[in-house]
Amino acid sequence: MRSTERNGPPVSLLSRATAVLEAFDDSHPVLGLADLARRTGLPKSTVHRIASELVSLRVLERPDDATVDGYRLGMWFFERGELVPVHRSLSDAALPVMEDLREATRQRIHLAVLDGVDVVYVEILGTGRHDIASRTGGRLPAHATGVGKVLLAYSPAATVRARVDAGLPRMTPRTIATPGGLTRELRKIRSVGMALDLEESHLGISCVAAPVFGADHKIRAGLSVTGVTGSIDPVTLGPAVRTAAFTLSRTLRASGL
Amino acid sequence: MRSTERNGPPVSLLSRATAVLEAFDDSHPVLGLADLARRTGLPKSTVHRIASELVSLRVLERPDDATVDGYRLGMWFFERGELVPVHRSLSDAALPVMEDLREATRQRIHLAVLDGVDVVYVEILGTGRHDIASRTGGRLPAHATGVGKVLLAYSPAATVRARVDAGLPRMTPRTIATPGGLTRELRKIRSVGMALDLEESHLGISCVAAPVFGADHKIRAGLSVTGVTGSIDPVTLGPAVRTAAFTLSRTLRASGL
DNA sequence: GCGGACCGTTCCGCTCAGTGGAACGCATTC
DNA sequence: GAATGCGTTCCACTGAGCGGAACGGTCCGC
Repeated sequence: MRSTERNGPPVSLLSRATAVLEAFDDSHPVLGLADLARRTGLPKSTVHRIASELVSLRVLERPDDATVDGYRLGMWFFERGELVPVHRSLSDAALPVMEDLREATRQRIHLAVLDGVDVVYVEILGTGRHDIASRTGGRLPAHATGVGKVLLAYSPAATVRARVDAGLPRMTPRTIATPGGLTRELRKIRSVGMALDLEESHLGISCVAAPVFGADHKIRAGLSVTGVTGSIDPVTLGPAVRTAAFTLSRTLRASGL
Repeated sequence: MRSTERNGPPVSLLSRATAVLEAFDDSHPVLGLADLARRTGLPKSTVHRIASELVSLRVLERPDDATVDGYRLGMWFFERGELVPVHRSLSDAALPVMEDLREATRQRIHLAVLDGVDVVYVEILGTGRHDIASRTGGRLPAHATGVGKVLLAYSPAATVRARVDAGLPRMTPRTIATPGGLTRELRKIRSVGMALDLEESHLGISCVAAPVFGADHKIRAGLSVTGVTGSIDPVTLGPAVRTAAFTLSRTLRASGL
């Protein structure tokens, strides 16, 4: 595979435009034309045309009045992003419960869903002092987080297999990195109805997570309480998280989600 | 203007794709093919092709396994939306301050920026009991909200004029609806350094707002405390909001935003 | 001051990606 | 069983998109 070529050679205009938009990420929020051309592997003039049109459509923005220019994702994106059903419907139902849980535990509360073999954080409460490196919209391998493990534990076997096939990258020395270990862990999670994550995703950070089910009784999300290892006591937090997750599941069932 | 035609006839593929994506809104989170064709004014087969490709690019999603199908905005959108600089950089800096303010006042905290002549909510804390109809990513005319007025008060005159030219729609009987009234209000806001909103955006809801400035000393955002009218006391809340806004401005200045 | 590197922008003839009317199969509804 | 509305597929036509090349600007180090 060439360095300039992505895995599939981008052909149609739409796929090229998408590639341009995907060039922006956490560590590259602002990109110049040349950067974009490099990162997408597209000719400069092509990128220029696409990016310019995206600006005129208000999808991308350019601080024309300012000094240093460069393209960036526009407000348009943020507004649409907030309308995404998995986020909105879930968050609307979850926020009250999450706030109660935050109040009761004074720790950081996470709500996440499964997307493919990864966990995506949909809502986070309590950005507080210590900076835990979780971000709304952030993505982590499912096997390495509390919410991820609880999501896998109640997902079809095919999903778990997909995660194993995609690899079990080690985030910390305590990350579960073997298929057998994962299977055993998931069985244990199902038997107790919650998951523990003792520094498996980040050193010094632990969490307790519980499953949230939708109206169809299928797993929909994972809810967790996260904090620095010393302050996370599974014995007291476990019941709190499980209760909140049950409440949320009931709310979802009541509104048919 | 025809009913099927938007103001500018959409021509290029990109603008058509954008039109398809913009067909989704707060009250239409899920749309079928025919709906999309109707709302965009494009031929059915064209929409089908575009939407299908957007699905294969993971921009749109379709619950293939479920019963009722229809297109919806995908997680892809949510993830990108969270990366939008105006949202991310501001939120990162603001959340700690907002949480303190929330803790101190026990009311709902809003952070909003100006986009054109509208206010867009970038971050909201405290979704609590009473449902105030504000939504992250939501958009309201600037003259009719506390944060909006404070943003206008410190914006260039051209911005205020643009708002007046776009009209001053009445949201409640107390909304400021005349250019003169607005000018007077903005002058008053500048003199006291904060804005009051007494049921101007929603009946029964009031708020106190203060300006947040960036490293360039230009207005960047508005910060507000909002609640049911009875529980909002400007005398006590005013200093709290202004203090928080000052703190946030200083944080932004320190990190050069 | 000058050559070179790198940036964003513009031009323009070639061609294939995108177009959309029409026809299809399938549920619902009357 | 005719009518309506849905999503899907087909295919001959054509202009929207393509991108190499050339241009003008700024910022270096020599």
